[in-house]
Amino acid sequence: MVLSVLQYDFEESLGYWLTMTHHAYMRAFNEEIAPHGITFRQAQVLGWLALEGPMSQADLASRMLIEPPSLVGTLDRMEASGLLERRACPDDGRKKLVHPLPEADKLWSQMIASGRRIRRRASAGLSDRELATLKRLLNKVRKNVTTPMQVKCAK
Amino acid sequence: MVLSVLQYDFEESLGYWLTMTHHAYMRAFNEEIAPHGITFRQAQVLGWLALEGPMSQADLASRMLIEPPSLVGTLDRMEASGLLERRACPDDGRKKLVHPLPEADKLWSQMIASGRRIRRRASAGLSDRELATLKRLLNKVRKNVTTPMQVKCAK
DNA sequence: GAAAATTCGTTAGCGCATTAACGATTATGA
DNA sequence: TCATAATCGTTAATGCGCTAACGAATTTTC
Repeated sequence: MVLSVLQYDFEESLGYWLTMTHHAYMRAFNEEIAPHGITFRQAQVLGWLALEGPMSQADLASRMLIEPPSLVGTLDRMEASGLLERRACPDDGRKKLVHPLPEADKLWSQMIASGRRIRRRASAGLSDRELATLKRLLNKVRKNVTTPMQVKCAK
Repeated sequence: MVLSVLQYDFEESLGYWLTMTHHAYMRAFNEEIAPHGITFRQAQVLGWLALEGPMSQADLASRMLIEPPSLVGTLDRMEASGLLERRACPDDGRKKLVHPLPEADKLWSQMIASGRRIRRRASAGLSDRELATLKRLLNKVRKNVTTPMQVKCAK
């Protein structure tokens, strides 16, 4: 078959593999957590609050690698569901601090179990060494495509 | 530091690396193609049409790994921009065939150049062997998280 | 040959990503 | 000390992902 000048070898594209794998992973993860009635982004909010306690919306968005406006709706829905509440920061009038409510910790416990299940499923048949290699190569790619200004604190 | 029972080791999560890397890659890719005035999904449409010629919306969605309703808006906008047109299929009244217009091929040529640039940038410092390993490991993960019913023809 | 099942493309509703812009607040610099 | 710059959270507009449901057309089954 004569290659057209307009053809592009998707199969050999790093972006193609990344997108395909990420898409499949997200689908599986969403199926895993759907019974708990929350979304991927809500699970991430729960995780960061469990890990680091109350924090500002700007900090939370930064840790989640999304822009602050993207977080507004997610927090709105979580607040409506009784998972968290936003309180004015006593030290800085600009900030609101996101506080998990008791229900959040219960739900996050379940998310941890889900996260471990999907992780186990995703890495089935891969040795620790291969997982380490995958992590190293993915991090290399990530650093390659990240311009310095984009590096955000994600402690 | 005593680990809380609510803590989850994000750094050791395959999903975390995948999401971080994919997110960074998408950001870089969007920056790369933004000057051409089209989006990632539009670029994909152009690519598949260049590769395989006119096809139904259902086939196109399948190749792009998205649900057909997700494609409607993208095609609406591309049609409005004069990049393609939808024509009724002569053989099957249910189907519409998506036909690229001349402008589409011109734009796709530019996309190929962009795709190659971002691919080169993403894989800088990685040997062919490492790229092959990354592909193999990503595909293994993708297969692990894909239930059989989800396998779609993406020839 | 006709009824039932499936496919196709659409609309509606919802979740979530971006950028731009805005007002309120705080930090910085002269 | 005050003007300027930056930060915070929001709204608006836009792009795009999903599922559910619908009507039209085709395929399948009996």
